[in-house]
Order: sequence, then structure tokens, then C-alpha cells
Amino acid sequence: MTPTDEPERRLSSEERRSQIVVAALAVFGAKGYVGATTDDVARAASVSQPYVVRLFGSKENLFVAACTAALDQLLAGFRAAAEATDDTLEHRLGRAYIDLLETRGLHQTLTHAFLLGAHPVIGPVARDGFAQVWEYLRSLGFTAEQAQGFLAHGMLINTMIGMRLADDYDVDSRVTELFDACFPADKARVLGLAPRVDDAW
Amino acid sequence: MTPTDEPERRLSSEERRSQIVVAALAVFGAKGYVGATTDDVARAASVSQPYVVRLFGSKENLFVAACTAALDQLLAGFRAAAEATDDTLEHRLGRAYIDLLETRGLHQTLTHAFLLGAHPVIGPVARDGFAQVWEYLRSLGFTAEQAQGFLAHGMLINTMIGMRLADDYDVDSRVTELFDACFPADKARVLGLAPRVDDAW
DNA sequence: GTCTATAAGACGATAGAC
DNA sequence: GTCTATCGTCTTATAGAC
Repeated sequence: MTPTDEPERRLSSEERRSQIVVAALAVFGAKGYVGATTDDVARAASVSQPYVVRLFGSKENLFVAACTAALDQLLAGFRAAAEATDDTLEHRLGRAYIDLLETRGLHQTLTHAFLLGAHPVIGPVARDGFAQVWEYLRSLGFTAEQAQGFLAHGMLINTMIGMRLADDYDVDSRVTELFDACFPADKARVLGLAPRVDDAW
Repeated sequence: MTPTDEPERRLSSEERRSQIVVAALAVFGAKGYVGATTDDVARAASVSQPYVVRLFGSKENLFVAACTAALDQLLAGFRAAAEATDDTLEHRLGRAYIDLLETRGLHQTLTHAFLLGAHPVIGPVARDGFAQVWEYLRSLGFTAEQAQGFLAHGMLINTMIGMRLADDYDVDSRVTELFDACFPADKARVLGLAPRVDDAW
């Protein structure tokens, strides 16, 4: 009988699903919902393209599943940070947000979803997900103004990550200044975690 | 001889180009670079699809042209606001940014470009455009922290517009609160100008 | 649970007429 | 300056074998 860590063993449907969702986040994050193909995702997950479609029913479902997974991870990260006691609550949450860069494509997949508000299926998912984050921040005691400032900073981070601005750090002095202003504390960590232009998805 | 305002007269190449760019901003803004087709743009501009390709050479060129036009309008709006004297400089620029919602799709086309940093052609265009805005703000006397806060707020606005969050205003109380926090002064104007879910592009 | 083969459609781009 | 017709490619999804 094959040991459970054997690489080529058959995986359970659930294992494959979450494995494919991880690949989907990276691919959708880099290329967007329409720009990424189900074949891109399949290759990144080392399975065949029809199997991806078979497991999720459609590309649309896969994207929604990826968004849901991203939001779950985001809220889980926030919850863990909220329970810690070092530093300010806002700083802890901010650090948690940056730590999530380790899940490649998470921020950008969500950002892509946020941009597709006119899409009949993705739009509602995006609005609902965003509202959940808003409500969670408010439930932690953030005032509306604090929550707004926190989210604004987050959206700027998303933009810089999406632009692959880290590639120009130290090369282009204008960008260096922006990074320094944005991440007074953990600039180094951001530069280490940020995806780069030639990162494969 | 036909008067110059005759609707069906032949337009000069330059006139058509800018007319198509206007249509492209609306379409790319709503559907994204890959999601929007050259035929979508052609229909929105009331010309044939091959003609759009003929005029711009490729869809990629058209998108870059749309981004350039968006950035030009943005900087022009900022420059005009900088020369006024009512209100704070930051408030004037903020109002100018919101006024640009009248050019349908401008903010979102730029945001889509910002998300495609990994794209070999669009990525550099996005990074360069963003850097131009950053430098302009700094040249106006904004400190790095002020410019960062201003841009962060702008990115949050982009997100709310992209999500079509205005559709839920007054219906969904969570969103109402966010809007109120974001636009203490000109909430009504934003709600009036923001694109909605069923806006045709 | 996973693959190969493939059908069906959509899209960007070219050719060529007017 | 603008259109119609069309080619070739890419992509999602289905059928069916193992």
C-alpha cells in the first residue's frame, strides 16, 4: 500500500479542489478572470484542463471558489491578528495583510473581483465579500473613519503589488520613495514577499 | 455640401480615433483588457470591428492609447484644480478626481492597467503612469506621506466604483456607512456620477 | 479520480471592395 | 475612411475511455 506522502498517489476530490484553488489564485491574480485560462490553472496544478472544469463545473465557479477561499484566508488572518496583543490592533492587522502575500495571487484575485462589479455573478460576490471585511473591522471597534483609512491603505498596497512595482525598487528612485512612505515599518518584508514581473504563475 | 455637424459625415482619422478611445475607456473599464472585445468597442463607437483594429493596429495598442488618454485627462484635471484657490489643495484635487467620473471608465481602465503589472507591454505603461502621478503630487508640495494618503484614498474610490457599490446605497446599510465615511463632503455627487450595474458600456 | 479527443463558439486580425 | 467576408487560433466545455 502506498504511503500517504507518495507524490503520484490519487488524491481525494477535496484535496485536489484545494490544490487547484491555490493554483487558481496565482493564475487569476496575475492574468485576471478572463485573461487566465482554465488550462493555465490546470498546468499550474499539474492536472488536465478538462479535469479542472469537471471538478468546478465552470470557469466562473472556479473563480468564485478562489475568491471565497481568498476571503476566508483574509478573515482568518485578521482574526488571528486580532487576538494577539503586541503592537496596535491596526498594525497587527496590517502585518497580517502583508503576511498573506505568501499566498500568491490572493490580494490580486480579490482586486480583480472588485473591478468586475458589473459582472452578473462576480459582482455580487465582490460586493458581499467587501462588506464582510467592512463589518468585521467595525466589529473590532474601528470607527468608520478608521476602517476607511485602513481599507484605503490596503487598496494602495493591492495596486502596488498588482503593478509589480517592487521590480523597480532601488532602480527607480520615484518608486523607492513611495514604498518607503507606504511601509515605514515592514518595507523589507513586502519587498521580499511581493510577486515580480517574471514570477511564473 | 454637408454641414460639419451632419451626423453621418465622414470623420477625420483623428476624430474617429478619439471617439473610439472614449468608447474604449467605457468598455475596458467595465470588462477589463482581456474581457472587452474589439467588437464591444466598435459597437460602442458605432463603427465596424475591423476598422477599430485598422486604426490602432492591435487591441493592445488600443488599450495603451486608452490608458494614455486617461492619464492625460487625469493630469489635466489635477493641473486645473491646482491653479484654483478655493478650498485646500488636497480637497480641490480630490474633487477633480471625482469629476473625472464623467468620463466613463477612466478610473477603472487605469485600475485594470495597474493590475496587469506582469503583462510585458501594459505593465511598464502602468508603472510609468503611476509614477507620473506620484511625481506630480510631489511637485505640488505634497510630502511623501500626504501623497501616499491621497493615492490610497483614490485607490479606495476606484475599488468602490469598480464594485458598483453605489447600487447598494440606501439598500444595504453597511455600504451606506462606508460611502458616508469616504465622501464626507461630496457623497451625493459621487452617487450621481458613479456607473451602475446595468449601465451599458 | 483522471485523462485524451474533440466539438462548438468566440475573437483578433487580414484581404480586399467601395 | 469604412465596410463585408473570412481565416486561423484560442478556449470552454462535453463525451467517453481507463
